[in-house]
Amino acid sequence: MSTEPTPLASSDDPPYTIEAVSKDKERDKLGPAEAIVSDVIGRLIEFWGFKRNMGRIWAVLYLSPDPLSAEELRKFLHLSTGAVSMTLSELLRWGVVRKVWVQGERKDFFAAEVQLWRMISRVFNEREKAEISFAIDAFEEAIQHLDAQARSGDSVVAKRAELQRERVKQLLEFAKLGKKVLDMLLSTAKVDAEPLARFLLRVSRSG
Amino acid sequence: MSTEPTPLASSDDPPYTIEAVSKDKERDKLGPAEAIVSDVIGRLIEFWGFKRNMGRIWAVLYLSPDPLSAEELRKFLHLSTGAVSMTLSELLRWGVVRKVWVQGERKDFFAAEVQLWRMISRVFNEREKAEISFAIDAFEEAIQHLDAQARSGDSVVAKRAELQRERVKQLLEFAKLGKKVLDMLLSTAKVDAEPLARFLLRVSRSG
DNA sequence: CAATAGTTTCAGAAACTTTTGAAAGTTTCG
DNA sequence: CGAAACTTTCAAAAGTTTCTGAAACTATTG
Repeated sequence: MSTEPTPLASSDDPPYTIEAVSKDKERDKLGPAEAIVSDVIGRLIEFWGFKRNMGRIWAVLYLSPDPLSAEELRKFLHLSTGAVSMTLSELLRWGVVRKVWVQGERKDFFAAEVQLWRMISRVFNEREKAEISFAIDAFEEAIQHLDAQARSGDSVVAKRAELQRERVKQLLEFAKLGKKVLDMLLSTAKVDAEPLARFLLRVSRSG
Repeated sequence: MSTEPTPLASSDDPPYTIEAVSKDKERDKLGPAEAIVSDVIGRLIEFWGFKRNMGRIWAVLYLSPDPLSAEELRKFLHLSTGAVSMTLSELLRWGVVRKVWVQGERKDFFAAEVQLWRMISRVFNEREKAEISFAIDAFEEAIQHLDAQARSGDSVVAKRAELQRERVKQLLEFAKLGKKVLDMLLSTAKVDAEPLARFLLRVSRSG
């Protein structure tokens, strides 16, 4: 599988030996907790429609006390240089990872955005909102067509169009509702540092 | 692309001619509105991590005044028999499409679940909750590991473990919050017919 | 400015997902 | 029961996404 040097730790044996990590920078394996978390975040993120490696890289950075270089990420996660580079630039584009300048170092270092809510709201804003707006426009267009059909001379056609119009309206209402929720969450998020929590607590008290 | 009989309508020309659909059962093309809606639902659903054809089939059924047979769906959407069969059984498993017995007909007919909220809450319940519960368990496991490390003799290891513990805790809190919201939405949904709407309207008034 | 360090790109490979359609399996009916 | 109608299955094909690694590129340093 890999021809890396002797492991310092694997998820089976006790976490670390004292001497094994005394020089922290020599590590080339994730600890068990890091492995678990990067795996689960990878899955979650994949489920969410992103690449698994985006989640894994983000998670490793999120758990790192210091910014990491592309090379370190490559070692930790057994990825190719290309994959690390491409994935990092995607993460940078999404604004969930930042480049960090490290004194006296030539290479770039990367750190995770640690404000979870900020991160998620950014994704919601760009991705979900676009998708939902597109759907809303499409439903409205469909309703136009159905209105035309409803005026058709053929009563079979007209009748079907009327029923369909009702159903598409339902979809439209639903989509608009969804958009409203998103907007609401997003605007709350902008004002406040940990807004989701407060928002939800308030809601769940009243529900 | 296909060797089907002459089209009755395409999305360019005026919806339907009177005679073209006088025998409604002869239709083998979707009308423009149906085409738009099934396309957009297909995309939305794909974005959501399901197969595009699940969305398309559901949408066609949703817009159909009467239940449709597998064969009709095949014709409308230009799919193979196999694809229709497999996709329908998936939709049945998700409970978003039902088999309908039609008097005097030998074949099976299918109808869409029209309660949008009911549908979505079912999916949330099965899929999202499983995913989030898995994540929660994993984060808890990671915290165990980090606790062990924090007790390590090596102060470098212990210090890192403490920081990581904090961060994983954040993730855990976040995931728990998410689970709470889901539970809340789902329990609301069970009681009430159009609960999301009410729920959200209440929230958006107070927000 | 040449050598070195580091990063990005991209064509092909690998992995994964979805679809096809023919064959096997069921059910219904005379 | 046997034929016809209909449905499901499944191996192979097609399609899609992601990853690799070498080459091209850029920036830094002696």
